[in-house]
Amino acid sequence: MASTKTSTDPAVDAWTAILDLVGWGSSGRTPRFPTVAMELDLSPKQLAVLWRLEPGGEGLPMGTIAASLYCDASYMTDMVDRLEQRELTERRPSPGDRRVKLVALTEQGEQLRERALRMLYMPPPGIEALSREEQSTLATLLAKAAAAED
Amino acid sequence: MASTKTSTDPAVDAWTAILDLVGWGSSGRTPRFPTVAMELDLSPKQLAVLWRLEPGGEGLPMGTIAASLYCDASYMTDMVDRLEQRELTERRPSPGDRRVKLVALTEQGEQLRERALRMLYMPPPGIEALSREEQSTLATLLAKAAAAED
DNA sequence: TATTGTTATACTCTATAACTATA
DNA sequence: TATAGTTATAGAGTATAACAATA
Repeated sequence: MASTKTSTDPAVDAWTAILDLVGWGSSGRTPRFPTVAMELDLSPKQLAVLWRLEPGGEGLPMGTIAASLYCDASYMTDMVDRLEQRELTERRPSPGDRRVKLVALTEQGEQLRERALRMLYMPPPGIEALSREEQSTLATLLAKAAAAED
Repeated sequence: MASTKTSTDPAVDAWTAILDLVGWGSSGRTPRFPTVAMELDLSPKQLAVLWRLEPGGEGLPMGTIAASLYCDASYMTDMVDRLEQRELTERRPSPGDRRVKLVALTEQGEQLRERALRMLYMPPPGIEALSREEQSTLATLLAKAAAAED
């Protein structure tokens, strides 16, 4: 049911197929990211926060996370408040600067993040349907493309 | 800067790279779809509505669009109201059933949609950076994968 | 004085419930 | 009676402005 109008530019065709695969095309596929968030009872942004936090790490400054999510600091406060209420993250003082607070995963947070990533990284059926060799070629080319992004 | 942790499953690697490319990875890339919407002063869902409407077509029933966007009919009413205020779409009676209303693009709507699609389909630099042959291979494999999605 | 984070507030996005018109 | 869309309303999500503490 995917519209298979093909242009003369293979780069456009490749990108169009990607858009389609992730559910942004006109194809009506369900986008993965918001779906996973919903299933875990998180807002998409909350999931994005969890994603950025490294398990076992010392945490990231609130402001840094807010900037990387393109959202306001005040909203960050609110989101972290709610993650904290669910005991998924905790605030820690920053050694160097007593104004900044580091957000770090709790044990529970690490587990939920782990679960989320497993769901996110599960390849869609269309990719599973390719032969192993095709998948390999695809992976190589995509990795090359991803690495070449500015 | 993309995390290049490689698994033993090429399907996972391919999908991970796609997630990264579209800005859903931990890479912090800006997702295309919401960006384009914002630049055109549309909400992402409004853009999705425009995308689904075929230029020159007789229009789609409100309910059909709402279902394909996973949103409530009442919200559809609201969105279409605002699209209509900006003269991007118009409501038409349905020939067969006088309860249903068809949403169709106006001349202005067609133009804005055209502009949006040009922005959306513009391949990211990482794909442009591949050789033409690599792009071709990529496009072929991705089209195959997209077609294989149930 | 400039910066990090918080509080109070308001605005936008989206859903639920009750309603109207048609089937 | 059931269905398509609308209206009224309430709830999430998100920003702006004013503020406290630290630099």
